[in-house]
Amino acid sequence: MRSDKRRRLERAGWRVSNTAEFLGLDAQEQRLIDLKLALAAGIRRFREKRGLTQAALAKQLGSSQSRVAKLEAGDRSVSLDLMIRSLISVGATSADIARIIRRAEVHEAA
Amino acid sequence: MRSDKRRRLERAGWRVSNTAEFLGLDAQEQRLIDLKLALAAGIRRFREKRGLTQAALAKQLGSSQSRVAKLEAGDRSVSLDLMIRSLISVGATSADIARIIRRAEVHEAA
DNA sequence: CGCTGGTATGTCATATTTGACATAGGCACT
DNA sequence: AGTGCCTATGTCAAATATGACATACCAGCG
Repeated sequence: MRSDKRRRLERAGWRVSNTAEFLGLDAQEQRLIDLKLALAAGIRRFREKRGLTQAALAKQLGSSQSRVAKLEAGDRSVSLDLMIRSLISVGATSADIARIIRRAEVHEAA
Repeated sequence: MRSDKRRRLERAGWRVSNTAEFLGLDAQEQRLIDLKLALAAGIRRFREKRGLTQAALAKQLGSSQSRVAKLEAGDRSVSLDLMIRSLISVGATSADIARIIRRAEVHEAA
């Protein structure tokens, strides 16, 4: 998956021959993944707290059970947009969301 | 909701056709929009603090100046994913991002 | 055992988001 | 007047995310 990002960058025009810069991107990608995983876990926590099934949440969202399952699994195919939308739909306040994100920072240490 | 806010939204392409519809916007959708606008403003703040141009940030992101401009305008065509990616790229920590999101809550009026 | 309700995983056509590009506006300076 | 630099906005083909669907997995309960 890393080489795929690199190819994308190279196709986009800027040379990515600078390894340090490339690894820097990789680290940022990792932080985004950590964030998504934290949000995914948060969605599940809130959903269960609300006593909702994945299908019920999906209905609220205008989505489907399978997508909610992917959401909570932190699947590569789900966007942050859908994650935040889900958190809002499941009753999380901005403060709740902020808390989840702040908590993800724990994994940021070099 | 004040008209300056509405103007901001319209400028960003959030199709707000009349006052009734504006006031009738689904509350959850409204919260997501508020979140995005807060993040957009945050990106600009961090970028400027770093002394980066839109083009420079675009290069870091593997994106283009025009997309960064849309990002900071809170344009409807930009995803939360790209926003968070940008914040990370521009040096925001998870705590910073959390702070921006928590602050977005202030605008929640009914 | 079978059955039911919940969850996981894969696929796919469609919808949305993307970087790139063109181009315009603004602003400072010569 | 012009030149250079930064930002805004619109368009479009290609990339990515989407809901829907099928299907499998996994309890718990009879």
